[in-house]
Order: sequence, then C-alpha cells, then structure tokens
Amino acid sequence: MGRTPCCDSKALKKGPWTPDEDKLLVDYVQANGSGNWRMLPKLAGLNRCGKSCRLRWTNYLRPDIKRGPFTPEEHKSILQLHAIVGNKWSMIAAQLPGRTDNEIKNYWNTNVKKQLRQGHSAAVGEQAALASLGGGATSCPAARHMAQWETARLEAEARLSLLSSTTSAATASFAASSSSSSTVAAGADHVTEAPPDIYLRLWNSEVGDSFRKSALSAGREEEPVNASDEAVPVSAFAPPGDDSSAVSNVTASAGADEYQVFLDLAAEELELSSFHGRHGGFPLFPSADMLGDASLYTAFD
DNA sequence: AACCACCGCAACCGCGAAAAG
DNA sequence: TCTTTTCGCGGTTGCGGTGGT
Repeated sequence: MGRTPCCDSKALKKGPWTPDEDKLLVDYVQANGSGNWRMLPKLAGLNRCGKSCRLRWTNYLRPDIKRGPFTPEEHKSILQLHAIVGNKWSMIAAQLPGRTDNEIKNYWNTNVKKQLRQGHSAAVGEQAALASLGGGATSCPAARHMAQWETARLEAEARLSLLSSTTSAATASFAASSSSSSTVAAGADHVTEAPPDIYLRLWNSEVGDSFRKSALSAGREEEPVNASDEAVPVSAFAPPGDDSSAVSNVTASAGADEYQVFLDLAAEELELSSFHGRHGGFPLFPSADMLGDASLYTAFD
C-alpha cells in the first residue's frame, strides 16, 4: 500500500528553479507535451523530481497562466465558490481561467483570511450581544463558530447535490466536476455556472433564513457542536448526485416545508436564469443576523 | 544603519484516487 | 481481482522581501 517515493532521492535538486531549468522544462513540454512526468526530467535533462517539474509547470510556467493581482470579480468568485465547496482549490481554480489552485490557495490564506478577520473585528460589538446564542455548550467561540459555519456550508453543498440530481445534467456537472472540471470552466452557458450564486442568494434570502434556522435548531438538538473539531472535510460527504447521508440528514433535520420552498425557489431561479444579477444585491456572506451569529467570521481565524 | 518581526509566495511533502499491469 | 505505479490535490514549510522600531 501507500506509494513509493516519487523520485529515487539520489541527490535530485530541490528549491527554487533557475532560469536555465525553466527553459529546459518549457522547451521540452512545448516540444513533447507533458505526458509522463516521471520520465520527463530525464528526457528534458533536468536533475529534478518529476513531481517538482509538474508543479513548476502547472503553477508557474504554463503559458496560459494569468499573473498579477486578483480582480474584484475573481475575489468575489473565490469567496462564493469557497462558501460552496470549501478548500477545493482545484475546483475553484477551474472556475477562474488562468489561475492556479496554488495561487488561489495562497490568496485565500493571506488576503481573504485577513479581510475576513478585519470584517469580524467590526462586528465584535454584535458578537458580544449575540454571544449567548450558542447555548454555552462550548467554551471556545471560534471553534464553535467554525463548526457552525462548516455546518451551514455543508448543508448548502448537500442541497446543491440534491438539486443537481433533479435539474438538468448540465447543472449536475457543476459539483460533480473535479480536477477535470474544465467542462464547467468552459461552459459558456450560465446554467452550469448558476448553482453557486443561486444557492448563496437563496441561502441569504428569507426563505433560506427560515430553512436555516429550522435546520440548525434541529441539528443543535441532535448533535451538539464539538468544540474540538476541525473543519469537517468536504470529502467526508458523499459526492454530488449521490443520495448521501448528508442530504438525508439535512432533509430530516430541517422542516420539510422550508426545504421544499427552498428547492422550489432554486428551481425557479434556474428556470428563469435570473442569474444576470450575479454579485448584485446580495451579500457574499450571510450577514450576522442572517446566521444568527455575528461572530461568524471567526470561523476563518 | 542594524535588527527584528511579519508577510507573501514558491516549492515541498504526504496522502488518496485513478490508471496500468 | 489484486498489486504497483503515476498523477493530482491540499496542507505545510521555508525563504526572500518589506516595513517597523
């Protein structure tokens, strides 16, 4: 089991790449393609691990890489997509042509987290007022809010997967897409792109609020938030389209009426394709009163 | 001017999944 | 069907740059 070392560790070079190495790699890939990364270093005359070559190519040398600061649109997309899929950087990168998963990951870990922290500090007053909402089950607000945020996000993801199976195949391709999700990135039609925004919009609407409160209150009764938990890995849940336990839990924990209204509205949104107003008129993240907890932003601390 | 702390980014590491044999 | 190999992903590390004291 496991996997053998990617290279034979015989004094292969590590660390920063030199311009000469870059040139060798670029020349080789442009001439021969990037088929076998294991053999590539030898064939290209590089004293590097194949893995290192692949990383260098995909994250830096690839000709279609878009460098420079993230645009506001990209920033918003990252926020929205992260709210849906979590730390699935490759999926997020697939929605942002020219951006690499590594770049987005770094961007998130520096800029976005920082901004969210700043946003949180602005809401500290509200946080104090709402501090009692958690029921006092845990002594660590940050951990509790992290868990709450993850719960809300995963429920949205579960809901998305459920809807995906009931709408068009094109829609379903959104969440099902993974590393090879260029189908989504390349999808010019707004339908394939719609789910994240629709769900965030609905999630932030009154209907979503109603459903959310129902779901969260039910969830609190059944399984108290564990303060010591890290963020729940998305991979722990069944893939989209699957009738997963996550979906079952959501539908079971939330009121059926709220859930149906939520689904109906989502379907309506998809039908009308009223997606043109994306980014407009709704907050990128649930506001404090929407989630019933002003200290939401500590989730990213 | 020198030192220190912090930040951002490129690169590495280890794991799981997929593909190949 | 099982084992081995390869690839891709996400998390983490470490170095260089920058700003503050």
